[in-house]
Amino acid sequence: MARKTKEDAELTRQRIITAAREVFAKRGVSHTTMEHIASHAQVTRGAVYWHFANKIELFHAMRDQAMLPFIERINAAVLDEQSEDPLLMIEQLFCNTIQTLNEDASTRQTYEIMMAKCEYVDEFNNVLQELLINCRIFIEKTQLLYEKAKQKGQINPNIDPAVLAMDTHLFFSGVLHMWVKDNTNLGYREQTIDLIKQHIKLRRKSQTE
Amino acid sequence: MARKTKEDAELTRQRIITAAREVFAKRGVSHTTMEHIASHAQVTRGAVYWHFANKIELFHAMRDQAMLPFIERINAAVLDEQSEDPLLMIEQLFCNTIQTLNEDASTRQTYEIMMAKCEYVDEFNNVLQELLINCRIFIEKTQLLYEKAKQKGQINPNIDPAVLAMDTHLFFSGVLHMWVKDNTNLGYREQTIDLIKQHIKLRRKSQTE
DNA sequence: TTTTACATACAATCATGTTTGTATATAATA
DNA sequence: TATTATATACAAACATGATTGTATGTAAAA
Repeated sequence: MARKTKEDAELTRQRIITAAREVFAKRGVSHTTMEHIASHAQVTRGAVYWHFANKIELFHAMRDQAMLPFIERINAAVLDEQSEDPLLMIEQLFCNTIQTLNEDASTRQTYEIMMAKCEYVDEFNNVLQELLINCRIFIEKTQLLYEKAKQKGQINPNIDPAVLAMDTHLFFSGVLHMWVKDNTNLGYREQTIDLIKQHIKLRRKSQTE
Repeated sequence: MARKTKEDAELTRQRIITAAREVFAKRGVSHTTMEHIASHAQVTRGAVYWHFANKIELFHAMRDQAMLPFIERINAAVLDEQSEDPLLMIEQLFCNTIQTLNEDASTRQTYEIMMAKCEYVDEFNNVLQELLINCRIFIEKTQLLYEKAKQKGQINPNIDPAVLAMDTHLFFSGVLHMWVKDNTNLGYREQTIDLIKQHIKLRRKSQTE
């Protein structure tokens, strides 16, 4: 065995990340060893340790690949100034997320790992705190959209957009947890899109008249 | 060291469960060894293995102590026939749960472990499925309360109680996750009770008129 | 020629499950 | 009631992997 070209090295790096994700999803982060990851990526531990100092670095690499696109989507949704229907924007943001989870196995796995197959202690505690910060940002963006909706008369003017944003965020947090954890039993995933639409519908002013 | 009386044995058994919870909360379930638990309970691994075959049995014992009282509370709330205000029943059920978390450190720890310090793979996957079943039951009970509320004219008659129940459950699921995970940063826990009340308020018919 | 991108080998620790030992509580019996 | 037998509630020792991090080797890319 010999030295690879830079492009090849990048490929093996990516193979290792993919392997890590797949093994994490199967055995959980804690019970996954570097050897598991290496053999699943068809390399030796030497290769893994060459690219990543330890398991956490690998975890971060995996997380970023799934999370960064999601964050960009949120920003895009908020910045869409010419939208006539902010409530629909929120709805579509959620629906798109669920659709991504449905279509993209790697994103699905990463969410599964982060929500049910990872223990947030010691170094991983930081990951949780970073997630909470993202939640804050997400809530603020949602609030902006609700304020737009209020200006456009889409919602009851007596209700504080901040409250709506919080309520919606907690709802969607619950949705994601349900969706991800219901991987064997049937039922939840099929109705998720409908639940999101109903949630938004509950806010629309026309609904209450 | 010698044989203890039955009462003493039961005490050490309980001490081991408590120790397990505390170590789980500190190090996460996976990184907790039987030796950690034993020494923290001031016994040897021999004692731990005498009372529990392995870590999962210990985990189950810990979980049951926190979960069974909660399930009983739900049933009590639904069965309260003479209540004039079903919406208030839902609100109080949630508020009481949060209050318990605030007051009882052991319940708090158990929730923390189950939501952020445990990997649901292999044998632990069953735990997750059992949790989902409890969710189903909880949703059904909530729906019953919303149907009562509908009969009493507390909510908009055009809205399906099943939808409301689902939406509320997902909201509260999000609330619990937020509450439990926000253990360092301030902010979320203080406003939780208010968020719950706002959530219920959004449903009240008087609110939409 | 010097890095790079790995593979291989090594050392040390850690955790688990089991086994064995033992003092005593608790019946059973006389 | 006193004695005996047995099951109980552990402690201590053992044997056996499993993982980790590092150190070293190496062939080809740069």
